[in-house]
Amino acid sequence: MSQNKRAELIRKALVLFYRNGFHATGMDLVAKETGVSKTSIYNHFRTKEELILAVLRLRDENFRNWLFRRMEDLADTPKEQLLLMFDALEEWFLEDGFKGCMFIKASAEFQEHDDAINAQAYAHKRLLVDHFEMLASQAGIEDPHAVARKLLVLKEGAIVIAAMSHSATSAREAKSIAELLMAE
Amino acid sequence: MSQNKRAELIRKALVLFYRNGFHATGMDLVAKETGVSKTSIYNHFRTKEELILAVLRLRDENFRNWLFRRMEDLADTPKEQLLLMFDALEEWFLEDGFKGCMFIKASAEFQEHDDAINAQAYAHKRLLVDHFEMLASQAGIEDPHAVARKLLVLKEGAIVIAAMSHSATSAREAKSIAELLMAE
DNA sequence: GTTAAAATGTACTGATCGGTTTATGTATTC
DNA sequence: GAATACATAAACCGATCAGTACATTTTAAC
Repeated sequence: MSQNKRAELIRKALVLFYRNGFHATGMDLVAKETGVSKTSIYNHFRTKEELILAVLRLRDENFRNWLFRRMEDLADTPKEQLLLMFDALEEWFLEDGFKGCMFIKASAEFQEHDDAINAQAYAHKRLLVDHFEMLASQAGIEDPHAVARKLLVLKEGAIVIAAMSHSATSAREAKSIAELLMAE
Repeated sequence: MSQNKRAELIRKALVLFYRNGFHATGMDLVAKETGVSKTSIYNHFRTKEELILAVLRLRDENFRNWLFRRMEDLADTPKEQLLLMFDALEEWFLEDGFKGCMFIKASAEFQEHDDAINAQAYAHKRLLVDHFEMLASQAGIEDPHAVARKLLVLKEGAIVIAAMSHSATSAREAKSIAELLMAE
């Protein structure tokens, strides 16, 4: 399987898992919808879990790229970037097909303590914190790590409420709290 | 089936669904673990979804009772109650068997727009907001509804991070933000 | 003690689960 | 054109899915 084909398989599987959930999406459906035979899929991924992990790797890359770039586009200073992250999130919430955070959902479905999927989901969140911390540091904020962790709490809360309520207002609420947080 | 037996069935099913997830918990396992025959279960619940909805109703009642009572025990004033909610949450995060919020997980697994399970999950969150709003109002806070919604964002964010990280520190982070929020 | 309701275990339905086997087809490479 | 590598469709594996049928046993009311 070429790199392109493999990437396309993962990309299409991502859409399926994101839309329907992990347990609820069978490998037969994945084969059917991606156009890649099940035999071939299992030739490149030993288990469904391995495919899911590959999907989460792609999602991590895509999402961080999108978010960080959108933050840069929206703001001029690091501090503004952190604030306007919530504007970017609001845009996301308003997108057709928004169904919450894929990592939260993955963690919700695979919650055993030592589960690789859960671990990878949390790794994504830590990468976000790292970036927030770097920006907070650049902004001259006193305790960058603490602020970064708090911004993560705000972001995750906003996403969960947006997904459950089918509304984007939680983005504004979180942003308003973040303003308070950054004004200290 | 007596009311007691029915309540016990729901109670035990709650434990299973909370621990293993909804899709991952089959009705055969529910029958086996609750000691109630599948025939009998389906005599009282038309579908698995109906059982899940009953479980969520119980969880809603239990969780709100526990949280609101714990908040009252910890604090003397409405404002303090809202703040010390995060201490109560921290206690919850540290409990053995803590696996995140059942409603977030339900919403993550049943995310179709018109899904009854998703709707019931969000209804639980709205009941929480109502209570927060009442307390905020009693505390003489300027915009009680806005503050209540923001506290919900903080609470959900803290829960999600606690579940993913297997750590309770997000409770303190959220509390520290809440202090800022309530000090305005 | 009889009757009727409600519970049970067991077996079954057709579908789907994750994953494998097999036999066939189709490129590329030499 | 033979060989190699990789793809395919389709059938298959045993297990499990949600839900049902059925014949039997328990429970409770009279």
